[in-house]
Amino acid sequence: MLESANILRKYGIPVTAQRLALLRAVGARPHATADVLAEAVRAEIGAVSKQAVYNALGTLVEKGLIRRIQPAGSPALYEGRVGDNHHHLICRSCGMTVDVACVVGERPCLNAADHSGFRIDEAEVIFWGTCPSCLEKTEKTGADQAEAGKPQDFLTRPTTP
Amino acid sequence: MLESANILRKYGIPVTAQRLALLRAVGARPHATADVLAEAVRAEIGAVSKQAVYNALGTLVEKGLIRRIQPAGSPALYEGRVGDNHHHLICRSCGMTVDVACVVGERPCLNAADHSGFRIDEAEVIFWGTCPSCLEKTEKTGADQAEAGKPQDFLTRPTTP
DNA sequence: AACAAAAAGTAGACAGAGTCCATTTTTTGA
DNA sequence: TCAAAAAATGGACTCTGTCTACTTTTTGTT
Ligand SMILES: [Mn+2]
Ligand SMILES: [Mn+2]
Ligand SMILES: [Zn+2]
Ligand SMILES: [Zn+2]
Repeated sequence: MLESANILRKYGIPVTAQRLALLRAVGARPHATADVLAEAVRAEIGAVSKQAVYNALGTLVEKGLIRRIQPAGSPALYEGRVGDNHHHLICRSCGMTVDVACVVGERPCLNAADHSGFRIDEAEVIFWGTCPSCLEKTEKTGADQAEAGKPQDFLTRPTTP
Repeated sequence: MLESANILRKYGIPVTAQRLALLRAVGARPHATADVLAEAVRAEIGAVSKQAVYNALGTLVEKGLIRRIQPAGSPALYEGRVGDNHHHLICRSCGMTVDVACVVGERPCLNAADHSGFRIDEAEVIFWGTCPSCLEKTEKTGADQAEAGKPQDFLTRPTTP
């Protein structure tokens, strides 16, 4: 009895090899890109099309089984930790992304001072900064932050501390 | 004595027709895309290359003269209101973007509960929801929000209320 | 005013991330 | 087991944005 298969059935999502592998991949590496996840799936079941990955990620996000975050300058990241409305802290220089508990409470800043008549459904908070290891590097080499923080650094992003 | 020209000089940025027009364009339409701004500049001085626009926006952002925000699923938006660390409230369905004063204070959630050793330099907050006019539309037509919130709606995004 | 050096602008090729679409394969549920 | 519904495939395509070689404009100094 495959655990993930039952989860999918419970949500009325047809069970396919691709989706099962993807679900496991997301669980195993929080904050990974679609591309990285596709590779992980391939390692497990041999092959997947790019489209299958995007479709599956899309429906899983829709159904609330996984979460998508889209930080500026980075492709979208996916994670299995849902429902707790946590936030993210991202290193400008290497892209490392870590979870941050919400400061305010269960559903954080959901009450914007003046909501202008909008019906707000999400308060997305991203903290930007420099991670410990990049801080160290900067101090040692004397490289300035601008240099260390070049966008292409995101390409070889680590996932989790 | 052109106002904007002096601003540029003060920041040590060489004064060009393109940058002057761009600066005015950004001032005139908060939360516009590079593309929209390029059109505005063309209307004023006849022509600009795409690259000049991206370069100019880049240096203006670097020098802190303007601000860039990059909401998920949307091209980058630019605005002249800087230094007050305000946040944004974006309609999922039509992309309308409005400013929101910071709830907490001067520099808001800058203190994440557990900062994991990062040196945090910015707390970016985006509130997502449905704007008044889209709410109305949804209620009238009975169209569900998923329908109303299709991504392509962003292409013809309004800028400000 | 004239001139050289530095900085910007131009046009067009190119890249990354994601979407569209016609067709084939798999899953579902009767 | 079978038909209908849903997914997967793969390849073209779109949208933002970047790179590059080259030309034009600014600047700041004679
Ligand atoms: Mn997370
Ligand atoms: Mn704003
Ligand atoms: Zn780092
Ligand atoms: Zn709206």
